Amino acid sequence: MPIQETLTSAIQKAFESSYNVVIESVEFQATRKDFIGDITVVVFPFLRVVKGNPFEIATKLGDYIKEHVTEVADFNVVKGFLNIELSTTYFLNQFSTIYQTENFGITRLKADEKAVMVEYSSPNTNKPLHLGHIRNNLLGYAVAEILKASGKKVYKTQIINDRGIHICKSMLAWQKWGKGETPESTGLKGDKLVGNYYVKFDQEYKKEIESLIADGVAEETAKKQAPILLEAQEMLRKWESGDEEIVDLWKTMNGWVYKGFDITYKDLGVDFDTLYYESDTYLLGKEFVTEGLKSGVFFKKDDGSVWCDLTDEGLDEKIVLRADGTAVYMTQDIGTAIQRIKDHPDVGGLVYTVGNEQDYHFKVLFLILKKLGFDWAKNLYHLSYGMVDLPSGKMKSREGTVVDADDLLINMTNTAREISEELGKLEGYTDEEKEALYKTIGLGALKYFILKVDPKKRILFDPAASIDFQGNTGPFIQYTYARIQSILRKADFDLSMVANEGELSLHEKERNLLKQLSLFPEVVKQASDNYSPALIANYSYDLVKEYNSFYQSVPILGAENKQEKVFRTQLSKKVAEVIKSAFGLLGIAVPERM
RNA sequence: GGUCGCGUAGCUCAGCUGGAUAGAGCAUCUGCCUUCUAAGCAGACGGUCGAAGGUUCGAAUCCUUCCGCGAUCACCA
Repeated sequence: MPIQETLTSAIQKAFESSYNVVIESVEFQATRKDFIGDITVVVFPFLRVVKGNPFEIATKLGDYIKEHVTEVADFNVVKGFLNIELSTTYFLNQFSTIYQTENFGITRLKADEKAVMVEYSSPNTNKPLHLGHIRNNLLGYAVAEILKASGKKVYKTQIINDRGIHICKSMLAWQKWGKGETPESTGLKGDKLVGNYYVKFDQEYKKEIESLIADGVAEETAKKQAPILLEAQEMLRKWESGDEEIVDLWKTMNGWVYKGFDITYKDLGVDFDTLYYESDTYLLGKEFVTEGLKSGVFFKKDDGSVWCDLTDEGLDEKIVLRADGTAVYMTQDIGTAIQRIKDHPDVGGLVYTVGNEQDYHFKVLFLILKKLGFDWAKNLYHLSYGMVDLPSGKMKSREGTVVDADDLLINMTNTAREISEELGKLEGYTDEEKEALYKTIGLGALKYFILKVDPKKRILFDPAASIDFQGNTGPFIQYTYARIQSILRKADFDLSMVANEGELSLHEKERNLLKQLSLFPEVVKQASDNYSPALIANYSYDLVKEYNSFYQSVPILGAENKQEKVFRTQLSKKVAEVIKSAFGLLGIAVPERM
């Protein structure tokens, strides 16, 4: 039984016998560092049912539980706070359980729970991935892993925005100025090549607008009537009508982009279980609009367009089908959601990892799906995150003011290499091993940097000020893992023996470390409930801080007796395991040496 | 203008389902490598938690108003 439950029932009994009142629940918190004790009961809430001085009540409670609960070694009272000290035996027993638990903190797949589908990435296929996509990918991947760790089956998916005017712009520019270039002929990654033509289109488009304005055309009109734009629109019409030449070009260029994306995803360490393409799904959803029209969820305006009235929800009216009967963004998303559940009948909920500029869209989408009566519609979550901005402002692909994903990954690895070579701790490693390590560290720094902050907040990324490798960073945590591995390599004794509790007293640092270690399962649960990788990141940091403090002040392999040596090594081993698990949830690898 | 989000140390962020003296890292300054990896540890410096009211025994946390920043309010996706 968890100690909280034991204490709760003891405190309830204490109130019954001393005051003859029934207490429903007891509020616990970890004892603050500046006070003596391990767990604290806040007495103030009891004042509602028991009149009296909080100090006296706390003292009375303390006397009672000290006498009746074996795990309680002592207590002290500060104002209305009852600080409880737990016994060494309690801690050692707790550790013994933790030590023997495989995958501590990770819940095995629960058969009775519905699966969740997590969507992330979902790029346009006309330009390379940038830092904004990296945030999206890392968040989506981490949340998927965290949900898995809480016992859910998870499908990772994305919707690839492979159609529309933006693709046609790249295609058109390539047709006009590409001279048959291919990734092979240029040596460029496919997404980079296509992205270049997207930029080229924009440049030409701007030139045409300027010359039109010079000819006396109004700016607004010029923007709409630039010949190159009209050509792109014509291309989109041809694509939609299935024009063979255009469709072939579209397939070829998208193919290049996918190959490029695959490389970036692999470098980033993210993956997907199933893919959806907008070109397949953009027509979905219309039949449900028809059905919703019948059931009264939607209504038709005079011009034939279909709308959903959300004014009773405090929102506006929202169009779900154009007057000409074609689909809009919303139609498509309604259809795609339904299709996903159809394709995966075990799925009972969807998570969308999409930037916060879509907050309104998803609010409306979820409401509409609820109104349409799908029972899974209550399990929809928009994992909304803030933009990654540069000191100069927003990243814009067209204007070339983006931090390219591939470049950034290379930079991170280079920085890791520089630091590592300067420290020179890697004798005996082959060049391949070293390169792999630099990548692990560089990626670790980047991923932790992004995942440790609350998704809702926008991130300001300054390319000139490089990402830290010291302090509250990924490499700091990886380093601690590597140090523990070093100890484990040197430990030449049997680790399976159980520490004999009678002869072991616990150092304060060991106690603190044990307390921190035991929190892991609860942290995973909270991270899962809140879709928050940041909780895992911050927990890892706290655990590692605690461990380093222990490491610095308590000898491990040099402990005085066998008991202590084994116990401390076991403790170190378990801390390393938890670091590895926690970082695994964040998609960050840990090195054996560094 | 309506709606949503954010505002905590010079900088980057924790804490926010109300609890004790608001915590870390970076930067600046002090110590600690003949002992298990110094990408570390120990310490110093640094705060009217955007502002003002309110609720409460107790507010960074909840409520109201205001200020600042961002997003959104398309028959674009």
